[in-house]
Amino acid sequence: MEAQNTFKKIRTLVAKIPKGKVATYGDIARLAGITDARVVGWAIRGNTDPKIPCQRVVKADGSVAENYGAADWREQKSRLLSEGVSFKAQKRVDLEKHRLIQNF
DNA sequence: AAAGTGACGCATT
DNA sequence: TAATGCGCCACTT
Repeated sequence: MEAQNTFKKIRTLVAKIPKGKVATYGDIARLAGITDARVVGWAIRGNTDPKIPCQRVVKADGSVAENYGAADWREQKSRLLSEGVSFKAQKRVDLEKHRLIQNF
């Protein structure tokens, strides 16, 4: 509860992801000032608020997190599709096409 | 300060 | 593409 600073940054960054775009845990972590991608997951997990578009956060290979709280990955898929994000597979989004950060 | 835990990342198989 | 194993780093207790 002390490290809210880091979590808050992460949540803020996630909330800044534009509609129709996705970002990887690693990228967000870097933007938050850390090097570990897992921390990003905890930050969202502890605050599964409707304002946090955690559906736009995917793994480095574009696959969605299976442990999307109580909802399934299908939930994210539906939301992402509604935003215009294409899927290459049932669990993978088109990272090359919708990745927020490509040049790194 | 040390150990335990983890919504990951990457290299191999 | 999928599955497995190892490693890294930050957070909690």
